[in-house]
This record gives sequence, structure tokens and C-alpha cells, in this order.
Amino acid sequence: MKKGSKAATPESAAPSSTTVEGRRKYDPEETKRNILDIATQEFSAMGLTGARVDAIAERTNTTKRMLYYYFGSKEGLYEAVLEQVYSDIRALEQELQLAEMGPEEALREFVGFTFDYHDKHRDFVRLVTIENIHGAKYIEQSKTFKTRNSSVVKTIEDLIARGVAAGRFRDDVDPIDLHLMISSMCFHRIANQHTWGAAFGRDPSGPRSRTRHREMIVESVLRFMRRDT
Amino acid sequence: MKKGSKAATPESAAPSSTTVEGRRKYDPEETKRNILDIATQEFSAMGLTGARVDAIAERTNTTKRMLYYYFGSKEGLYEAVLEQVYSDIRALEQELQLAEMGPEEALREFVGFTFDYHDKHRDFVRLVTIENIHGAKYIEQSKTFKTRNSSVVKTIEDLIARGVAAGRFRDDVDPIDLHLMISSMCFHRIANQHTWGAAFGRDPSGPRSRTRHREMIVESVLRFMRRDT
Amino acid sequence: MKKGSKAATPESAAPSSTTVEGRRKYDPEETKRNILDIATQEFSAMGLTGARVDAIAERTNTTKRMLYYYFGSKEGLYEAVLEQVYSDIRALEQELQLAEMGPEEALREFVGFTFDYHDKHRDFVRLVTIENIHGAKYIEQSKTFKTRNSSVVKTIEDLIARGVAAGRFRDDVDPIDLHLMISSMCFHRIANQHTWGAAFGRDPSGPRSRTRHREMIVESVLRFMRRDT
Amino acid sequence: MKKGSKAATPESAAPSSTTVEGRRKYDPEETKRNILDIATQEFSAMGLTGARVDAIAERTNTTKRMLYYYFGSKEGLYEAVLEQVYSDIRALEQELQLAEMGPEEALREFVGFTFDYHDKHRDFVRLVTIENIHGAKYIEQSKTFKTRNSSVVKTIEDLIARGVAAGRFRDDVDPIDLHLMISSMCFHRIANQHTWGAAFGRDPSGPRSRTRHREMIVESVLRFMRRDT
DNA sequence: TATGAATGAGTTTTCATTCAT
DNA sequence: AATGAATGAAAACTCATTCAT
Repeated sequence: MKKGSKAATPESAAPSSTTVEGRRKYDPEETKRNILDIATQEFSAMGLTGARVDAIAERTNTTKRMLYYYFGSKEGLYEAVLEQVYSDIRALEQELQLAEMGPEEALREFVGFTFDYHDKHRDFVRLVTIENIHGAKYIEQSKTFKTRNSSVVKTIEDLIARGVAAGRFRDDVDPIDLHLMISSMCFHRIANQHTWGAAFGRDPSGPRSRTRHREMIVESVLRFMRRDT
Repeated sequence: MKKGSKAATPESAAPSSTTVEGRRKYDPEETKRNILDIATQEFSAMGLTGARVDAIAERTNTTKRMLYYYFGSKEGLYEAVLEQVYSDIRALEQELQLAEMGPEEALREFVGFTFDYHDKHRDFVRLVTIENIHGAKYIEQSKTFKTRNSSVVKTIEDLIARGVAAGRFRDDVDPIDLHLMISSMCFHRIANQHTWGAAFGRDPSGPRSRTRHREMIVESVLRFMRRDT
Repeated sequence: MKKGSKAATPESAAPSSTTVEGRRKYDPEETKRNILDIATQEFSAMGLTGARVDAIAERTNTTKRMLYYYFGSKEGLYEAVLEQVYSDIRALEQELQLAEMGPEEALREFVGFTFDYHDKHRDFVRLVTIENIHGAKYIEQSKTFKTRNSSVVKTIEDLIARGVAAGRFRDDVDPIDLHLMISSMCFHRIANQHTWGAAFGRDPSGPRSRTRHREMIVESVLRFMRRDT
Repeated sequence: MKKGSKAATPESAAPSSTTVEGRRKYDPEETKRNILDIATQEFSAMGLTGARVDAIAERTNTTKRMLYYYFGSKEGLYEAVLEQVYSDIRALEQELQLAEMGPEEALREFVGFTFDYHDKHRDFVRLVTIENIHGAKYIEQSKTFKTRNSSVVKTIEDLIARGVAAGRFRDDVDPIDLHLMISSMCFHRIANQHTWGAAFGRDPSGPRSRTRHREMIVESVLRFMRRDT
């Protein structure tokens, strides 16, 4: 079913070996991306051990063999997924124009962004969770991982410094601690939505609490950072 | 408390029947507990799919067969482990004597307890994380789970009510939201210690940050709850 | 069996506790019969390999241990069940008063009895089927089995002889062949009721076809035996 | 017919692709057939529960894994075996050229064929028996099973109708009943050969009684169907 | 006599990975 | 580059039977 139509349809006009509109029949980049997308879904849904190579391959436009061809092993594919997903959030964080805002507004913006990102990218949250189950041993092999993360630290350091200079923020808070605090609250309501929902009969990650939680988190961070008067 | 008392009893007080030297050959309760203990470690370390029944059995004082005899299946054992760890924390929460304290002190105590519990019982944190990977479908089958959790909600409701009555706490915070906030911060630094450590070169769950984090969390919660003056 | 001392106890002295109204608390015969009854049902329903010792024991009034105590093994129990069930039908056959009837009537009676017995005792039919799957190797170990069966042969021989003498029956039919013919038709509609039902949408062993089949079988046997005129 | 021609073809005619010396390394059809053949023997000899997947695999040209690859489970394989053997007999029945014969001759031919088929294909008889032990629940899942069986009914209906029209057969016999009668006698002597042999010291399925039984069955059926004069 | 607990050997099934075409 | 077939090692689970009390 899928297979028959698949081979023909997308290139419908494209015969086996020719190039049409710059799109090759065998597009390695496209194939890789396709595998990566499906793998992201599967690993995020099932975990590293729970995911099945067969299941991933089946949902792909290609075959199991290609998966090994491009990523070497199940673990190699998982690593690639992790890298991908981490690079996404760090890239977006970079795009925030915090320097143009006052420190309180900037912190508000940063927390809000973090909240929204977690709320929207549940695959990311789940994959981070999964990677922690495995002691982060896969992400540790990534070369770019550490460098990439230093950028956030810098962002927060600047933010705090400006607030302290303006007499608005306290000066005894470690930037990584602050980041941890923000992450905690944004992450937890997504990561533990299921047990929480089962325990209290209410999904903490659902749309009904989104606005309320966003405000609660922003406010608590600001209250915490505000200098005592 | 259970654990403490248990470890002592069998040796000291004369047990019901034929025990000599404290070790009965046929002791089903002991066998079950032994399996459960090991399984808690293994599931917590490896996840549900990652854990191996053989590995669990091997570390046990008994055989794989008994594991099936008492718990029916790998999943049955996992469920029993989950029930156990959840019941432990809920039982301890019940023992807090918050009613005797003023509301601020009580909240401080509650947050502190939650922090310490998560800091000390990492198996619990990991198992909850793992269960969320599985969409909480195992804990949902527990009959006692929901009832058990209602106790914490009650505790927090009382606590808030007393603070509001005393004019110290704001009155617009939902108790489950407050609980979520507290849990988030206590949970995250343990659950995500590995990726966090890999990202920033510092283990957020390590002893060097324990006191600092404890204070940060207690303080942020209190600041958040305090009535604006 | 193994433990000599044990074999003596149950009969001789009244067991440990009290006797009420001539009914002993522990009645070995009753226990054995109970086990045998349940085992008959289970083996008949599930086959020798399909039946579970645990399942049998559970439905019993006693425990698995007793099952081994009285019957030695699963196979021993199965053999006992087989013996039981075969002895039942042969005993009933003996009770037929065929000598008082004319040969045609007697044959009619014999076929009818065989039909009714199979129709009513489905456990018997299933157990015979099961035993054939196992090449009859269990029933072959029975000492009484062969002797018991010779009685039917005698019955049929007499019957034929009388019919031949009276000029009503043909004289070229082997008694065992005739018995086989009769058995075939009575047995098959029960033994293969399920595949037959699935194949043709009609249960050949059901009450709706009972009378019709009975007549068909009786008639076909008689027509077959009748001397050509 | 299938079998005969099949065994010959692959060697003689040039097969599609790279075959040399008739044995392709990768021949899924051959692999499946090989597994099915061995499984037919094992299930027929040991029953569904009694058969061992390992034992089947071992006698195969391939590995246990392939058995699961093609048939999914032990039960799936068993189902495939059942389908196969049923389709074989029904296919052969179709090939009988009964229309060209007179009704009596045709009935004689049909009974003879049924007799010979059962006498020769003991696997079929055993598998049907085994399936009945399981309440026919596996064959019931076959989609083609019911349709396939309707063909025999048609055959017999025609046969009876022609005999009735010719004034040779009685007109009060249900075709399925007649089929049951024929099957009973052909089936029973094979299916119950072992208990019968043990009981009467004579194997009813052996070569010494084959001709005699064949005649007896043919004759009894014809006598039964013949119109009274 | 009775019983729940215990066991070892075996049985089915799964899975990541590689091979032949 | 692509694919269905094939595989070995390991995993979960079952069962008849025996032991300790």
C-alpha cells in the first residue's frame, strides 16, 4: 500500500534515475531527515530501550538497512536525535533580544520563553528525561553539547548583572541555580504530567492550566530575584 | 519508619515459630521484600524495559521462578515497586506535625521535607520519571494510588488556609499548583542531574549545592506565598 | 508410594481430629474421587499436555501434594482417569439384556445404546480422542483394559450368530468390523463437532440432529447387516 | 496434484532469476514451505501443546527465528498448517469427475475417494482431531475455511439429486448428514487406531483390513441411500 | 494428612544487526 | 542506494515436581 504509492507518487513525473527540479530520486539528506524525524517520535514515545528499530524503520520512507547505513546503530541514531533536539532549543534561546529590555522585563521574557518552549516541545522534554535515565552517557559524547550550553549561562549572567547594577535584583544568586529553578518549573509539569494526572486527577500540562502556570512561574522567579527593600 | 523498626525486630524479639538465628528458611514475607528491594534498585537504575528479570533474580536470595510466583510478571513486579515507593513518601508526609507550627514555619518544614526526601530517595525520583515515560499506565492500575495522594492535597490546603487566616499568605493560590511548584524544584535537580551535569559541568544534585538549593527553594516558595504588603 | 509409613495411616486409625456422624474429616476415598472427577474434566477439556496440574489442584478440595500422593504424577493421574472412563462404558454394555430380544431388535438396541452413551458422555469421547493422539500408550499399560474389551466382542458375536441362524443377517461380517462401524458413526459426530460446526455452520452433536442421527445410524447398520433377499 | 508437479518443476524449467542447481540461497517460498511441512508433521505427531517450536525449527533448513518471521507465533504456524491440510483435501475433492458417472457409481467413487484420502493422509486426520480438542478455535479464524467447505456440500447435493431423479436414491437424506456418515467411517478407523488396536489386538487402519473396510463402507453407504423397492 | 513455598529445566518469543540480491 | 530475508544471542515466562513446616 504505502510502498507502492510511495515509490511512485512524490516524484510522479520523475523516472528512476533523472533529476527533476533539482530533486533527486534518492536524496540522502531527505532520507536522513525523514529517519531522524520518525526516530525522534519513537524514542521520545518509547525511550531508548523501549523503541524498536523495526518500528522506526517501518514508519520511515526507507528501510532498516538505510538506518544503519546512515547512523550505524540504534544508539547512533538516538545520539543524533538528542543532538538535534538540544541544538534546537539553544538556537532559539540565542535569538531572544534580551539586551534591548530592562532587566525585569528581560527576565520575564526569558522565563516566558522557557515556559512556552517546554510547553510546546514535549519531545524535547521526554528525550531529556530519557537521557537522564541513561545517565546522560549518550549526550556526553557529543562534541558540541557543552559549548552550546555555555551560551545560556552567559545570557543569564548578563541578565542578572544588569538587574543588580540597576538595583533591582539581589546579587547573591548563582546564574546556573537560577536557570535550574526556571527549568525545574517549566520542565516538571510536562515531564511528570502522567503520574501527576493520575495522582490528582488533573493534567498539569493541559491547556486549562497553561496561563495560570505561566504566570505563577514568572511571578515566583521575579519575586525570588527582586531585591529586598 | 517501617524500615527502621523492621530491621531490628526479627533479631531482638522472639519471632512466632521456629526461627533460630533470625533466618527462617521459608519466610514468604522476607522473600517478597527481598525481591521488591532488589527490583526497586534495578528498575530504578535501568528502567522498565531496560531492567532484566534475570539480573534482578540473580541479585536476589531466591530464584527467578519466585519472582513470577509472587508478582506474576515483570510488569507486575514493576507495579509492586511503584506502589511501594509511592506509599513510602506519602506515609512520611503524613507524619509531619505541621498543625503544631505557625503557617510560615509549617510551609518551610513541608518544603524542607520534600527537598530532603527527593534528595535522599533517588530511586523514587527515577521511578516516577520512568513511570512517566510509560504514560503512568502502570500506576494507574493501582487502587490505592489516588486515595493515597489525596492526603497531601489536604495537608497543603490546611496549610494555606491557616496562612490566609493569619493574614500571612495570599489567598489566590491553588493547593495543587503550589504542590507542583514545590515538587518541580525538588525533583528536577535530581531527575535531570546527568544532562545538567554534562551541560554545565556541575552536578546539581551533589552535596556541594544541597544546602544552597534547599534554601533557595524554601525561600522562593515562601516569597511566592507571602501576602503583598 | 515412596514413603512406606504413609500408605498405612489413612485406613487404619482415625485421622488426627474428630469423626462426625461416621464421616471422617479426612476421607481418602472421597479425596481420591474428588481429584479424579476434576482431573477427568480438565484432561478431557485440555488434553494431556494442555491440562495443568496447578489448574486441576486448584479446582480440587485438596492440594497439589495430595494429587502426587495418590497418583504419583500427572501421567499417573491421567491413566487413572482413562481407566475409570473406559470401565464405565464397558460395565453398562454388560447390563444390556440383549439375549431376550430377537436379533434385529437386539442390534437396534445395541446401536441405540452406543449412540446414547456417546451422545451423553462427551468426556469419554474426548479422552479416547486424546489418548489416540498419544498413540494409546497410557491405556496400554492398563492390565484390565484388554480383558474388559473382550466382553463387547462376545456380545456382538452372539448377536450376529443369532441373526445368521435366524436367516436375517448376512454371515460374512466380522464382529469387530461391525463394532467399528457402529462406533465410528456414534463417535465422530461428537468428537469432531467443532470443526464440523465451523465448516458447515451446524453442530452435528447438537440436540436438533440427535434423533435424526440416531435413526440414520440404526437404520444404516441394520440395512448393512440384513441378508439380501 | 499440486505436490507432484511442484516437486518436479523448479529443477526442470529455468526459474526466474539466479538459481543454479535448483537451490537458491534466498528462497522465501521454499523456506515457508519447508517450515510448513515440518510443522505439519510435528503438530500432527505431538499436538499443538505437545509440539515444540525448537523441535520444529531443528528439523527445518532454517532457524527458529524464521518461523516467527513468517508465521508470527507457534499458534500462527499451527493455523497455517491447518489451513493447508484442509485446502488440500477440498482441492482434491473438486477434481473428482463425478458428473460424468451415474449416481450410484458417483457415490461409490466419492466414498472410495474419501476412504483413500483418510487412509493415506493420516496427518490430516490427526490434525483435525487435534483441532477438535481445541474446540476448533484456530480454524475458525480462517477466512477461507467456510467458503472452501461449501464446495463438498454442493458436490453431495448434486449427487443425491441426480440419484433421486433417476429413482435410485431415497429423497429424505440431508446431504450434510450423508457426508457426516461417510466421514465418520473413513475417519474413525484412522483416528482411533491406537485405542482400538490396544482394545482388540488388531489395528483397524492397517493394510490387512483396508480393502475389507473400503468395501464395507462403500456398501453400507450405498445400501443406506438406495431407494426401497 | 495437609499446605504454601520453592525450584530447575525447559519453552516461547524478541531484538538489533547483517547478508544476498 | 535500496530491500526483503536471514540470524544468534538473549529475554520473558511456564511447568511438573519437591521441600519445609
